[in-house]
Amino acid sequence: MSVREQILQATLDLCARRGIAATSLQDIADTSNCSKANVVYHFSHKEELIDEALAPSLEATEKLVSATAIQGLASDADRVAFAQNLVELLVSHRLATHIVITHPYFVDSVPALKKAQALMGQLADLVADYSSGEYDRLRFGIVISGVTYTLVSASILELESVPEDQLATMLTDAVTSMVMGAPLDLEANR
Amino acid sequence: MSVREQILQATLDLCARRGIAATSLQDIADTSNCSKANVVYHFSHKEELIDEALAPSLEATEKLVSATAIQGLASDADRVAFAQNLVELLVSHRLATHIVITHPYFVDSVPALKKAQALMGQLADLVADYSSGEYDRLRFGIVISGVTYTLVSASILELESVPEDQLATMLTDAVTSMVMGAPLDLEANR
DNA sequence: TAAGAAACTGACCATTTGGTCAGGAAGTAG
DNA sequence: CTACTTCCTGACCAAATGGTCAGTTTCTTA
Repeated sequence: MSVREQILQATLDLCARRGIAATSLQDIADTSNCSKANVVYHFSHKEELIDEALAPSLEATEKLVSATAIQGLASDADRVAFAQNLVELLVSHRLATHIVITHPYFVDSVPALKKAQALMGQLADLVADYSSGEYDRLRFGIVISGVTYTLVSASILELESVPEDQLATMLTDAVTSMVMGAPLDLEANR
Repeated sequence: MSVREQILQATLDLCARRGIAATSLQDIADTSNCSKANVVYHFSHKEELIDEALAPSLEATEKLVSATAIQGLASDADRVAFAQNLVELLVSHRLATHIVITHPYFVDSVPALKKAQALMGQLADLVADYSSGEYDRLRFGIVISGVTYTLVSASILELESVPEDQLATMLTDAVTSMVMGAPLDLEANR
């Protein structure tokens, strides 16, 4: 792994665990086994560093947004697929999504966070277009933020014991039941 | 309102809007129309200040925990009541809960945040005791964090248009449907 | 091998922050 | 009036942080 990649990974790890404000360039440098000056050499500002660290997650989210916009959410199959894709996105970019959701503040100073919020809004719009208005929109908001927060903060609810794939399955069930117009029979999915 | 109360209110407002790290004692002092030294006079450490600002919310949560422990969640009526009480708690202490949920980091430096997390865990335990294990626990985790986050970050999903009481009703519906063993017929509640 | 570009570093700096301190109002009791 | 406590302040400080800079090492390429 190149130093550049090490820096990005350290940024993702540390910012997700301690928060952006509590993660100093020195911390990132130490974790990446290089000097602070070198961090600044590769990414001239902290804000730019975070932008690049979050970029892959944003790209994946953009893909999901456009794919969903094209495919639509008219059929049950579409909706189930959407739920699976969403959870997979959240799982594979769990650190990035954790950073996004726990930093509603930094929106004005970190462009990537602003973009992330906009994408979340677009996803909500898509679901709302295929559902019954504000209430479904609200349910979507709850499940998106809830799933995300739960996923990465599982320790709070002492869910570490649950294996990751099983967690993903349960999350998919939950998202599915929320995205569907009528709730699924959750018992059937256990 | 006494200066002390002004300081606590400013702390709640600013920390919820900008985050704890981005809220300086000077900011709090300016908002409270007093000097920074006076803030430190009343609350000798920033950590203590935040502790006291979150105290009312923690007390209310403690009451809900013990009341639920005594009453139980065996009947549907108990569960619906629980959902209503929970949402009412979240609504009336929305700033505090927002601070708690967006600061998983500060747990080690701010005692009140640690306690808040412990209380959340206890609530989840209570629900889990009356439900079918990990899956219901997970659903509870999703809805708690999701409802909380949605409530205070409503702007992200552009829900400002929804009046507060209507929002509370919809949130109560959502929580109820998650807490119940089998999902409610949500259509009936609209 | 020489020369230029890229990667990297330690020393340094300005700014901000939480917190201290000595002392000044202001209320209160005798 | 006086003495005492409570409330409050400006000036100050040590520590940490983001970022600059001059210069060194390492890689590339001709």
